[in-house]
Amino acid sequence: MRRLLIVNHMVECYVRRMNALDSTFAALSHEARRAILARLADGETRLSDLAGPFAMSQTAVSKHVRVLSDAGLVTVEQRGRSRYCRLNAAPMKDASEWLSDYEAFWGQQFDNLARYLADNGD
Amino acid sequence: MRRLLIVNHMVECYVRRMNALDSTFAALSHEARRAILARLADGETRLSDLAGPFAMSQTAVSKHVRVLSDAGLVTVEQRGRSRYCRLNAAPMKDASEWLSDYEAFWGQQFDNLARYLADNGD
DNA sequence: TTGATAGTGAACCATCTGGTTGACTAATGC
DNA sequence: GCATTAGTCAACCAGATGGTTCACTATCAA
Repeated sequence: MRRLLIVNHMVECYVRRMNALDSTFAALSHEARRAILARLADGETRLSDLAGPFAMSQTAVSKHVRVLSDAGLVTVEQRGRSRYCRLNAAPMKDASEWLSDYEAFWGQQFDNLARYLADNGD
Repeated sequence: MRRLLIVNHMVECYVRRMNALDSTFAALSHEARRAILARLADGETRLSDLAGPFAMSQTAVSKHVRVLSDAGLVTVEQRGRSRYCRLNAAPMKDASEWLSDYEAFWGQQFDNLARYLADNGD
């Protein structure tokens, strides 16, 4: 049993890592999903409790959780009739490291406009 | 002329900021667009030179650049018959700051599996 | 002037996304 | 046993995405 769980987990990780950054960034690109992650940062939460604050059906929230789960950002565990969702921030680390490669360019945010104006202004 | 450019820039920024993180993360969620950004980190590049290494039409690359441009990650400037693309990493800073809120959780990547196995294993 | 180059726009296509509703399964509590 | 609660699944929908091809405009160079 334990071995099967580990193998399943490894297979899922392998498939996901093929384009892990794709699915991580895609999962983060929706306001509702970022809100779900923020909520889970406070601790494990049942799916139905997650759905509460949102103006959408529980089915829709369930789909969002599925997207987060496929991206490895959330783990879901069935206990009784409830599904408990837990934050798994590991994929965020890779995303953050990818972004940090561009840190040197963050200070230049107005350079492009300034240069364009210098060339074309008035 | 200068004033018009600045107003246009402000309007574009305002509209974009409405869901800036959405469009930033969405723009970053495609391998080809991340490759384009990596290329632009080496300096300004013509659109046709960007298209070279990709196994897709120039039209498709043009569409990717449009997505990056709409997200404010790239500025495009027409000079002669060429379009010069330049990296604008400013939106990445916001994305990175959002991610850094979860930095405290990055160390827990195997906790969930371990806990699950402890509860259900064998 | 003529031809090559850079790039967009329009039309089309398949697939994905984000949402709905309604029927269904499974666990819980009385 | 029976009603309630938690949640998924299937079907459906509108719109976005990612790609193509073809026609077109505009610039450059001989």
